[in-house]
Amino acid sequence: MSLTKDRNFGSTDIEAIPIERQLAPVPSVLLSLKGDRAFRRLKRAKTSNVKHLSLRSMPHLAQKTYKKHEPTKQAVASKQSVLFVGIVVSKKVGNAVVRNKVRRRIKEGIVQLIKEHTLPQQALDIVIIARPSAANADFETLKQNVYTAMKKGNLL
RNA sequence: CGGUGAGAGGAGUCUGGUUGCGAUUUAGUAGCUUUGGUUGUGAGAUCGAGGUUGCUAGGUUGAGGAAAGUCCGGGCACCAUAUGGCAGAUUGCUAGUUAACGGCUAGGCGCGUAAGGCGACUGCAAGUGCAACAGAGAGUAGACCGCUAACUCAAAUAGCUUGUCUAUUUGAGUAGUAAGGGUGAAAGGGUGGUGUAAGAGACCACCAGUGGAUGUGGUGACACGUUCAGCUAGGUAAACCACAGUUGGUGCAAGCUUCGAUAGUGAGUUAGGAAUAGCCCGUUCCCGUGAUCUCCAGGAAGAGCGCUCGAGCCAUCUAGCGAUAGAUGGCCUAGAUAGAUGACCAAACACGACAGAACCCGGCUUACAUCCUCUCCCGCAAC
RNA sequence: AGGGCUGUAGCUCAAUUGGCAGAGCGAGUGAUUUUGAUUCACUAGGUUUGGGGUUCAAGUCCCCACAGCCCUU
Repeated sequence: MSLTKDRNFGSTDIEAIPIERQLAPVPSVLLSLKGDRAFRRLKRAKTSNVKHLSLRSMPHLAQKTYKKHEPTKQAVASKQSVLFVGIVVSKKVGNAVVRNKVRRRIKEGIVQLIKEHTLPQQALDIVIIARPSAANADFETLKQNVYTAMKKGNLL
């Protein structure tokens, strides 16, 4: 795991509640997924594969303390949509510059998707693993891939 | 003018906008909190200053020359004070430079057509060890071929003194020899002469090289001489080793502070404790198998500091061949913590290589599209 | 971030104090067999990860680089 570069966001997610019933949807919160244990837990999660990446997601397991504890704890407790996202880019993808670029593009894609869509009101852990081909993909393609993967995982 | 000649240095896509991220700062605002004043019997109210956490709006700022490899050297921190000695490690011409170095600068010495480049560049004339194969012999040298008017034996021929004779030649052996051949990466100075049976530093002259003494120049390495000695002392120390210099260990995940989840047949104390919407009563539960309370142990997960003002950068001047040092003036230029630079639009050109800070510096090494500047070398032509 | 180990034939591994780079499996050819397997014989296959240095001579000694793996947290 030391080879991987991870990046976590928490985002609010919206539960399987039908969208029509939601009153004013709270904007999702994006946080980073932390800790080796959390990543290992996601190993058995439901996986959806697309061309340049694969995505795994599970309902979030509430912790006792968080990095910026109070607001995060409240958000999780109040069933807002919170996404804990970890992006894994292994050394097979390229050198540090390439890996950084891939990670930032995936992050930007998620940020844009959260703005454009409404998510289930629930705390979710998500791990996105980039494939080597992602190094040569442009932003639009990557964003489309993220969208498809989330759709497959019923996250949108 | 030409050169895919030598070297040194510099630059390392740029510009504008929208949006997003880290840090910082200003203003406003909300919560928490510290503290002071006024007022009030009191609960409190009110005014002010600060801290902190968010939100909103704005400003400033945000990866490299190698950030890389982690090959050296330091700062800094802690530990079992580390002066000295041993072991280990490491370095090895001289002088200088520096916080320090195995770096750098200048010089000396040894090798390339030239610019220039390269060199672990102390000692094998202290000891121990090693050198396959080939070769006679590989380190106390050696005799295979060859050479030899010496010695022994044999044969042949000749002679006359007819002998256990002499001479010559040939062969075998003994002995001598290190000039020549041959082997090897390497065979114990070179050339010429004297000498000798043949030869040989055995002796002599010159040359090369070695050691001692000494003169001149230089801070020194060293250079150029004089003189004496001995005739030669082989290679390998990136073989053990000897000599000399340096060296305590661990590394910011160092370390300092704070807070404190779960687990305790730990210690002390004594008669209560908890719930029941405020108090009393009542009721229920726990408790001398010691509750409650205090202390101790324990350390999950966090927070702050270390964390960026530093052997710093820029300009000018001074000293120095130079590395570098000094003076004056100006500047503040990333500090994240699962880890901040992305997305979109427009414009330009040379159409963009290698590549991402993680405690901080000085070097080294490696990767690199393209462009620029300077010095020198070689060739051709003209003057 | 810090520290350590290993690179030899297609694969798995040897190589003493530096002295002709080897074995097993695999591959190819042939023999044996009616055919195949087994067995036997023979053959090919190497810039010893790359570059430089020391040495008469380097897989071995020294330096630099590259690749792979492991450990601490």
